[in-house]
Amino acid sequence: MAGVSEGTVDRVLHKRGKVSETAAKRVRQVLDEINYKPNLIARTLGTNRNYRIAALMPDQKLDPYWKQSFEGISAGESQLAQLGIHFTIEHSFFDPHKKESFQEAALKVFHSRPDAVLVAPLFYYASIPFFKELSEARIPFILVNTYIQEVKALSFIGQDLFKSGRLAAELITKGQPSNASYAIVHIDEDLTNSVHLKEKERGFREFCQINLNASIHSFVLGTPQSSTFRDQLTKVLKTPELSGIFVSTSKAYLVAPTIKHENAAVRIVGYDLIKQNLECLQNGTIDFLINQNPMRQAKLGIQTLANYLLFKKNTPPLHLFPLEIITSQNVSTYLSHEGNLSGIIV
Amino acid sequence: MAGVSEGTVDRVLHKRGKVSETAAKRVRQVLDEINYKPNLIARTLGTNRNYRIAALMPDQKLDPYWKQSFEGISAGESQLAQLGIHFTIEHSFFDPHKKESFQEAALKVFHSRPDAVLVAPLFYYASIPFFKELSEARIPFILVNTYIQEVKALSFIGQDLFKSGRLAAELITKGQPSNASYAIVHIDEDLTNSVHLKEKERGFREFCQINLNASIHSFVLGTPQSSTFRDQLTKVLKTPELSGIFVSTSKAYLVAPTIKHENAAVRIVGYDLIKQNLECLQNGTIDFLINQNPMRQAKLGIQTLANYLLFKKNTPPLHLFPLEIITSQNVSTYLSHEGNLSGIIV
DNA sequence: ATGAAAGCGCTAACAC
DNA sequence: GTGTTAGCGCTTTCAT
Repeated sequence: MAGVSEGTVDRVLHKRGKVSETAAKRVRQVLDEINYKPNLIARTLGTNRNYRIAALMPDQKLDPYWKQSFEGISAGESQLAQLGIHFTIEHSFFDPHKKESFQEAALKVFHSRPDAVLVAPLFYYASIPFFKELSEARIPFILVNTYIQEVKALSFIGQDLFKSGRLAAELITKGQPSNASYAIVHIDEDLTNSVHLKEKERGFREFCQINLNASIHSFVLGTPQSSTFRDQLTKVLKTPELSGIFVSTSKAYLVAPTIKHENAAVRIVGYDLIKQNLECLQNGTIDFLINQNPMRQAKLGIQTLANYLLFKKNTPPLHLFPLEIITSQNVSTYLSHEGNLSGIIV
Repeated sequence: MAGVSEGTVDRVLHKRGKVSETAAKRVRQVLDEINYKPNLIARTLGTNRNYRIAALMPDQKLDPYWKQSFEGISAGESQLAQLGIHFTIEHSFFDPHKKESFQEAALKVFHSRPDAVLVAPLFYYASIPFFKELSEARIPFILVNTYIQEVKALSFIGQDLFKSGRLAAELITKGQPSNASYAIVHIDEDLTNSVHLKEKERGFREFCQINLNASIHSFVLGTPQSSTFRDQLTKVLKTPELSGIFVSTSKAYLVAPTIKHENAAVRIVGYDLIKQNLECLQNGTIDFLINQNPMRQAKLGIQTLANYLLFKKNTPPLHLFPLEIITSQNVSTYLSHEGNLSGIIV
């Protein structure tokens, strides 16, 4: 239509240069006239490249939460396979309690020179050098779970933890007497390292301050294996007028049964749809769970990288997931929903 | 590899017959050995058909709820366009309060002979003949919103309304005194026609019965334009020990401000993220909304039909959406999330 | 019953 | 700078 060849049109479309301005202008005009939309499907056919994505995540065997992330990655992987797109996911695991383990794994990932990286950088400062290297090597990466301000990731996929804390406070305080007091419990976490949990706590406290002036106490409990764990918990329960406990991680199941046993009126809010928590939800020992949806987060990470590598499709730098509230009455609807999301076009 | 031509392999793959059993066997064996997976992307390239999908929905101009459905359909449509797949969506609207309007529109849809139909069959019995016709004409259809047992749809996309009622009851009763009583309010609906709302009410009552023996009163309020609307509402508020009101539709905003004004302690649970409800959520006159997510439901309907027509991909006959709980603290996270879901591969 | 060949929309390699 | 061409994986048509 513009009196030029396919090749020239292609060069205009992709700005590959080597086109005279006159020709380019005419092509662009025709493109505009016919409202040309590229067929992205056909695009992938020709270029038969095998992209390699490195996934750097906490060991799925050490924590059911990370197991769900792993499953999300696998789900993304098989979706791509189904579409006939060749992607290889190279998994690397680290121990979520050991900074060195992360650094070591990160180094290996870097040396393997993947086309892109999906990573949960639990160790804020320790991870920064890794991202600097990736940036210099122009390897795009996506962050899940932990947002690192200092680096320029393709995207961060996670939740607004401050709002998450506020939401927990809303759920835990609704309808409670005005003289109530509440406890925030962090289990088996190194608080100094965890920007994460501090954000949630900050949100929780802010909501309470603005809305009701309740008294809030926070506790850091050690590992549940320790012999003093039970004593520490008892101390929490001694809080006067205790009406609710907010467990900042997915470990609420470790304390919920004991707490309700001692004091059934205490409301408990925790995180995530892992098996043990689901049981507590059903038997009434946990009242609310906030779903962080690690599975869908991870899957979206893979999809976003695929969109970027394949189609150069850009993505918002921040993709914050909704804060899903789960109770005994809607939990089943969440569990069955996931399984159904498996079309070609989704 | 099997010593036959492409054409023969294709015939085996699609069971188009005209293949000798010996050849077929060898082909199947090779297919199995190399673990052949068809490239579904390439498949769509050759067949350049333009499919027509009819969307038969309540008029989007009459109700913000249906406006969201409409937007979901549009989102599905543009996703398909982006993929370079040719689908035409033919919209038909009807008045959600007039059975005849539905029947008339349905007839027109049928005569237009679309390749598939997406429909919200609000009028249970009146819709059945339409579906019989579609079935006989072998036109696949998907139901959203209202499940019709008697017909064999490709899929139903919606929510479990019984569980929805139970959830509402859980949210409304949590932490309330044991002598509390609750009201169920249906606004501007013909209850006799509405299997829908009865299901929600049944769930609500069941939860209360099992868990707390509270007293439940239901009310059917007429159209909000009527002069007696306010009086009817006052009657609701006279219920002794009233601690919560469950509005069974997306119209909670019509009563929430008045109710909270008269009695701030009454907890209110309603449905859907429409603008007016959002305002009530923010100013505290509505406590919880359950999101039916008409937008995502409709989009999934289009996607499912595309998967079916294009890839013959089957789908579970029931796709129940999660019952999303929305409060003042997590509502913003739901609103921003939607906009972000716009990749090529999603 | 089987094979050969064209073509879907696009990219990349090469020749001019 | 520009045009030509092969080919991505698959479907479809036509000839045999």
